[in-house]
Amino acid sequence: MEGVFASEIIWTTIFFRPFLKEGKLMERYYDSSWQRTMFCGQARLEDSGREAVLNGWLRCRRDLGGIIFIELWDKTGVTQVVFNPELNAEAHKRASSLRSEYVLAVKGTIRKRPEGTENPELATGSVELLVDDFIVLSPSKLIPFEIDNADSVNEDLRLKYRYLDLRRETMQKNLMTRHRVTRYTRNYFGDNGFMEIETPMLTKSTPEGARDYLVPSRVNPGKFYALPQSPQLFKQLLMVSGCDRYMQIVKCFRDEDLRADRQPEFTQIDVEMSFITEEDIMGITEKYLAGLFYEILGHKVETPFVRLTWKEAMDLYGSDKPDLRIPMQMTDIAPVFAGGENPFAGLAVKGGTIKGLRLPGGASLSRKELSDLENRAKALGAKGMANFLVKEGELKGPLVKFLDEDRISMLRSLTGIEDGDALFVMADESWRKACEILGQIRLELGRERGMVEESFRFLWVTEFPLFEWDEETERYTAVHHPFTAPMNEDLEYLLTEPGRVRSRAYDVVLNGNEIGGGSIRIHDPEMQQKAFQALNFTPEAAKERFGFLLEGLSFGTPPHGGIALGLDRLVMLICGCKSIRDVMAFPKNQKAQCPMTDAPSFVEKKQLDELSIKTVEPLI
RNA sequence: GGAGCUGUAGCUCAAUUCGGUUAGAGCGCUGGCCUGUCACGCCAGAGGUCGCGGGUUCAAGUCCCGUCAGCUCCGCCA
Repeated sequence: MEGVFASEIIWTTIFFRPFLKEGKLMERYYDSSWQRTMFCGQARLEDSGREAVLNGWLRCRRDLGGIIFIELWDKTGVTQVVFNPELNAEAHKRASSLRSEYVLAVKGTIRKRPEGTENPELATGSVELLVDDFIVLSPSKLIPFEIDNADSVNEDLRLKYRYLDLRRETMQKNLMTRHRVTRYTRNYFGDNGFMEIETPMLTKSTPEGARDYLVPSRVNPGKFYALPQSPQLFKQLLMVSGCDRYMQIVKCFRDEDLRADRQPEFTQIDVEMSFITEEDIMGITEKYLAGLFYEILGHKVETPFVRLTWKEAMDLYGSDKPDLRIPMQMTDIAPVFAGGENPFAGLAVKGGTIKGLRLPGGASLSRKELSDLENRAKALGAKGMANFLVKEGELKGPLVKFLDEDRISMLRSLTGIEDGDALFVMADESWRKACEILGQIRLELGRERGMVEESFRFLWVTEFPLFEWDEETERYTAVHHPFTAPMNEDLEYLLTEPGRVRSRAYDVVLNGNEIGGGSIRIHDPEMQQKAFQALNFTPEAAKERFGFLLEGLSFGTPPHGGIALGLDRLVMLICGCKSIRDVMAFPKNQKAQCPMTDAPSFVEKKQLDELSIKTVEPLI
């Protein structure tokens, strides 16, 4: 790839010809004399009269024929640069061939702009750089999209030319915010006695949980490392080591389908502490988040955060990560239907779930809007969704005819429906299903009808179930992870009724986003064995997969626990972005590909041979 | 694996219910004019496989079927 390209010759000709003297190329390369003496966003009125050198990108060109203005950009801002033919005919002549995104070094004098030509929109708008001389450090091809307002540009294109996308002001700001967040984070935890310790990226595959990214080992043919889904086991073992307080800003890898808030590699603020209870972790996390939001946004967060048990969150909001910015809550209205003659009577008696969601002002919904809503509920798995409308004080809806006065007034007092409201009714044998579907409707209604208030609403969700029955594998799986401690109150059910056991896990939720989660861990190897037993691991399987942890726990383990915060989601919310891709420098698209590098890609057979790997299809 | 939205010039988008002349605009680009602009202005110009394939029709950017790509969501994500 070395050699002189035609284009280089052309550029040399265009830009260096004026400096050919006696047939010899003058030395116009970038040396210290061309290094910037100030940034492009820096010049102020008090700098006028100063000699200055600016380095940056040509962002905007205004060629008035006689006089040429350009804006020179770097990450700090822009300065207007003036080429005046009366003062420097040679530079003015060369400047007419400058184009967008050329990289320039410009020498001249900072001067006050002539009266009446100041630009108050610009931080540097009271001054400009009058050019003495300049060199083109690098020309630019025609750019594939405009950098100034690329917000609406096709994201695929943005990702392909990510380095151009990142030249945009909003992306620069996002990267800077992310940097400020990580810096604040390191300082905060450092100041509170936490030590940042790196853990391996090449580690052992743990089939529990998400799919692993595997890395073949050349020197151990047929064997694979896995990239860590999180440093979970290492940080626990660091507690065994006596490190006491650990934190790490660390990449994690999960090979699952992507979403706006999920990337195959993402960053966690990973935290673990010894000799603590839930209260310590929650307290230190709240203090961290409140301090962070104040530091970055100047926003005061109220502490302590609201706390809901998982059951309460599901009952009231139909979600384990409720968005408290939407004021609507769900109500249990089964008693209204129990014991009467109505379509839900049987369900109510059997202990099924009947939930109501009051929509203030919802009585004005059209028949079509109501049926669209019901169809959306059906698409989510509901059998149907009934409604009541309160019009002119009177209750209307398909179920009204089944309810007598007493039951109607019970419905009113339970749900608080008033004139002009709608009440949506979700009934199902499964409590969880009824809650989740109506909770989803709550979210959609809240967003569509502008009921989401502008604020940051933090909360803790606690007392998650420890295990969850998995129909597919016909066994219990860990809701959080298999090292989470059960609540002491529920210990007796660990082996008899695993589904009933609550865990000492907690999630921190912000505006409907799970931004972190953690737990108190099991620090007793016997208890850990029991947990594996409940998960239907044979002792051999447990030893094979997690033997090193069990052994570690057996050498004197402090009670410990921790939390992992999703840095990408946190920064996304702080920046007001809709996707974590907008706060990552080089993210993947929904197919986990990078349009810029074209990863993942095929590799040469030689590479595979060295790794003792055969692909099923002849891929190359 | 499933559902939805989108795909027209380099970029962002139009193209009228229920198909009808040569597919338009703004920005960008090229050339010309222009000495105080800052979304500079004015004039001229280049630029299109309407994602791709098939079908219906006298006629398809528009209707139908299939397919590809991007995004959003469900499943999945200890």
